Amino acid sequence: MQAYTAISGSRLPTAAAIAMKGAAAMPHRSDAMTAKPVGVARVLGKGEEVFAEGDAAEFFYKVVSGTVRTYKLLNDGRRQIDAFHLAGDIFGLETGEEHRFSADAVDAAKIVAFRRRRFETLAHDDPELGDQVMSSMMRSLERAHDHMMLLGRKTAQEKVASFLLDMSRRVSKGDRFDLPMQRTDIADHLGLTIETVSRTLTQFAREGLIKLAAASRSVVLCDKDALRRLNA
Amino acid sequence: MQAYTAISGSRLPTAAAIAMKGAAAMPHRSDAMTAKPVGVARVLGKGEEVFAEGDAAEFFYKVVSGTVRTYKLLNDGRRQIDAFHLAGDIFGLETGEEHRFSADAVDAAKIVAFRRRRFETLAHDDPELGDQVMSSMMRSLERAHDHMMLLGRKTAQEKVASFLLDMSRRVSKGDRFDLPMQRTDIADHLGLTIETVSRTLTQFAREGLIKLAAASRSVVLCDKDALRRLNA
DNA sequence: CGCAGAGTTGATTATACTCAAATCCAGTGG
DNA sequence: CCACTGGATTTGAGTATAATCAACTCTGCG
Repeated sequence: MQAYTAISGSRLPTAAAIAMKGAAAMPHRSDAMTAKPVGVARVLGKGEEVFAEGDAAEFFYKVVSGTVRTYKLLNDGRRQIDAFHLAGDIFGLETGEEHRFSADAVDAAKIVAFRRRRFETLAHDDPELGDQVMSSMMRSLERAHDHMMLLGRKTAQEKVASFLLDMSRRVSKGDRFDLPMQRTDIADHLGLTIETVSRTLTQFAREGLIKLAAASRSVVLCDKDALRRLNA
Repeated sequence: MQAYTAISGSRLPTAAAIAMKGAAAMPHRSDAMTAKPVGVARVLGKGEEVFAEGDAAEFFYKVVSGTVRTYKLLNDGRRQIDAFHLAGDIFGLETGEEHRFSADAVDAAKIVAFRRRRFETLAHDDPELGDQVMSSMMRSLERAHDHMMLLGRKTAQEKVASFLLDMSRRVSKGDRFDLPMQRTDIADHLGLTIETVSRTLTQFAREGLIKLAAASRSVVLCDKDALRRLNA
């Protein structure tokens, strides 16, 4: 609710450039949302802010290395992390005039900023980045929607299983990987508490579905099928 | 997911629907939408399906009257309704090649289908519809994100309060309105059970925040401020 | 009327939360 | 090299919120 009220009444973010069909079909009018390689890399320390909710969305970003989280806060501090962005991911792309999330570094990270501009210009100047931007937006939507299902209707076990499989797919080629974020972040992403996340992971480990090690950041998925079954 | 209709329930809201939030930024010549029926109006019976998850996204739709819900199902039947679409709202617009949701009518409804095509073509042929489409997508994203916060971090009371305020803003001019959907739908939208929805509404009524009547579909918000406070 | 679907209410339970303490670990400095 | 520290994580005990199971009421409709 907060967000609607925040914007309501003032201006409607002008035309945003979202294609209805693939990268070829692109918007159009005025200052839309995308891109131009500004290309200075920026190094972020752990926890360093990239932008805050409500900031003018002048740039969007691509993760070079490390991990960035985007999130919203409730006035009493409750946090919902909508996504973790890993190397290669684009984040901070808005259809409106301001950022609807805050973003900061989960760990030491490196990002590149792009000045936002009309998508067609971007697509023309740098077709490859244009494609990346498009598919990034599509994935973002898709993920947001799947995540609603997870948050609204899945159990703690299912949430954690989903999360592990997702991270595995994204960060590892095999079944072993390191989680870049801590329990608090996982909890705020899955709509759980850190204790529940921890207990669930421990339980998975006891049951032989996973192995944990090294400050519990390192994970091995031993029984992906069982996890997938849990994933509902 | 949908544009918010500031208009009361049933009549075709024309441009006002979309313009509500940013009339200034939205140039509209009067009902371009109706003037250009790119599609055929379709009348839906209660519960009638518009499309299912995975269907080719050949069309997108605009609600003329009534209410449509879009949702995802888990294999065991758990459902997450991502949004309710009221008169004037656009739904079923995808960035990919297929629908990521199912959509069906909550009550008797009337919709118009539009053939999906390149955005630039649409924007050229029918600028107003193009604007509506754009702003629909932006709101869709915005709502999805806010809804994640609700699902992941809000209590039952906060969820229901959010929902009531949101519906009120969308379907009524004053503080009185009828809910087009039943408890099951509300529950599946908010990530609750029908019993919890019912109890929470009853509790609000007992505390004088709202009044319920007529098979509990009719709602009067008596104390919006209290609801807003609950809304976190 | 009487029926069926929707909604409410009640009793009980379970899942996940809260509060609290113990343990683990990386980094630091003696 | 190792004890110390503080943050992160795990574990434990008790609890609360919302779920579940079940009965009951209401409403609209044939």
